Amino acid sequence: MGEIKIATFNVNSVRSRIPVLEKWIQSSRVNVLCLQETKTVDETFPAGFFESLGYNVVYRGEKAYNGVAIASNYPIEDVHFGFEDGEEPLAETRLIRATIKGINVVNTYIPQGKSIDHEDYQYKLRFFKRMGMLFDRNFRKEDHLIWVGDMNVAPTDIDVTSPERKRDHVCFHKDLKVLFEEVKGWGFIDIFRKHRPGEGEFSFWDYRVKNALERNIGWRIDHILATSSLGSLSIDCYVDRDPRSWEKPSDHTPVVSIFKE
DNA sequence: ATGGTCGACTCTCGA
Repeated sequence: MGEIKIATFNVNSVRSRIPVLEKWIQSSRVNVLCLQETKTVDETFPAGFFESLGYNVVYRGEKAYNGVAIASNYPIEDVHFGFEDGEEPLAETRLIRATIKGINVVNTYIPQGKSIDHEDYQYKLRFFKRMGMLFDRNFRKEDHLIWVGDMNVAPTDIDVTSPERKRDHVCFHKDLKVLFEEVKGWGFIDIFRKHRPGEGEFSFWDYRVKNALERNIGWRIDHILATSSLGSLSIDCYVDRDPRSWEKPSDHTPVVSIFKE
């Protein structure tokens, strides 16, 4: 029985993460790897590195900030960048989608928002609303569709450490969480929670928090969501903490999902 | 547990 492994990983600079990526891609044998915060323009994106490991790769980035990519050892078809909705900014370095083995893969790096009174937070809320419209325009609820990425939202109290202290945080504010649930309500299942309902499961540990990983002070803000037809084929979904114990880790770690083919 | 680090690129910003 064939399986397909799809992962999301905020690498915090793809070029500085090449040693971690090499080790992780070879040990995980991931089939579809969605990256965020590649932090490089396309001219200096290390496409040859992925190709040398037998992966195709599509990407769109900018200098120092943002940037998304999809790598796969299967053909990558029908690639789109940004919202294509005529609204500025088009967010081409935060949103990339493609079709791989008949699965529609949407990879997003959603704005963090800075603070709830900052204009970037309004952009973040607008980003989620535009995601809902993108799904309406391009997909049907019956499609095999997977939406992954760093979404900069921790959906519930068990997705953060000390939720009471985070009520006004841009990744945990009520308005944002309600909106996220609304967009998910288009037809998505949280694949991670389907398989791991318990607390203490995080994908991001702040570099600034001393021994955050050891003390498990983190956030679950990297998500794997799928439509029910694809979601019913999921076998497992988990956070792989290994890359956080390696040299030069990202502040995020891969979230991995496995589906029956 | 966003004072306390890391990455890219300047000498500061974003997360």
